Amino acid sequence: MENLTIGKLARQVDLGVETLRYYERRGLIEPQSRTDSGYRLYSEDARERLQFIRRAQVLGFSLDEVAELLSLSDRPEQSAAEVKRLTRAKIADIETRILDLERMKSALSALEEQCPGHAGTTAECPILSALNQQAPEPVNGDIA
Amino acid sequence: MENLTIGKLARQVDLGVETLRYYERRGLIEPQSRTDSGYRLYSEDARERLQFIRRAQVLGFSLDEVAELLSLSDRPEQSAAEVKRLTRAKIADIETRILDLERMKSALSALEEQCPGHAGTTAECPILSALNQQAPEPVNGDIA
DNA sequence: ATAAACCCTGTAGTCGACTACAGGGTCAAG
DNA sequence: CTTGACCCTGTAGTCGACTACAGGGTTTAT
Repeated sequence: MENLTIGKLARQVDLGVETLRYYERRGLIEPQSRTDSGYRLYSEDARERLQFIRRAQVLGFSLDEVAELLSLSDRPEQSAAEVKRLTRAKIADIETRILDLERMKSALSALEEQCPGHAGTTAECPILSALNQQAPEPVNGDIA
Repeated sequence: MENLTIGKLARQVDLGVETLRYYERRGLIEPQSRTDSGYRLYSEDARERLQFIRRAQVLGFSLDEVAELLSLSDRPEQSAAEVKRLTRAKIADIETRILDLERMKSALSALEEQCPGHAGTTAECPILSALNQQAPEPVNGDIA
């Protein structure tokens, strides 16, 4: 159950061998050792680490952020404040993206409802008209 | 007010000259004509078209999709059904992305609330613990 | 007439997270 | 002792939407 070569590890965590080497370049994982011929050898811990990476990615963290989380995790004595800060920042980031998408969605939904579909031509389509019209941006008296 | 060179047009719509040439390569716009020396000359319509592009992008359409919308818009006799279909698909797409983000956000929020921050160490941080633990994925009896 | 500002084509770089070679060396099975 | 599966490094390609040159030619203002 030890001395995992990169291929075995990759199969176990369902990632490509190339991906593992890529993560290494990115500073996310390192093999425990190498054989004389240069083959990477991983310990069981590597599997945990890779699952950590995957879970963090699923939660929306970029690989750079995952690297940061991992390095914090590697120093168990340190304050959790930084982890909390990263998490808060990611939440804020996600909230912004949700709001943007909500805005797009409601704009599109409003247009979609008015579109005649098969019952009309593109010339009458309010979606295309909206895209052709000036967006009403009448705020600020535009002095200067 | 006519015979816009690429630079003038770019300034008017606040895009880079390179971007306009890029849009041309992507099949989104074409100059009305060229000078003998090969300079692109645009009509006023180009401005509308570029604003169309921008508005469609803001609504979440990719340049490929914008190209499709433009070509539909260029055939005013055709049924609006295709425009409606594209719009619906985009709405569905956005909804999926919102749901993904909502899921991330609630997972992160739950963890963030439990994190002690300055009051604790990374070893006690539930965010890192969660990333280190197996995700509870106990659905399906895993036969086969 | 000359310099600045503009235009052209064509190619390459950016970001993020991979993925795919090319051109080798190594190891286990038959 | 050879075949095939594995491993190595290093480089380049992918996607989308630009952005930035390099190495020219043209137009405009002085």
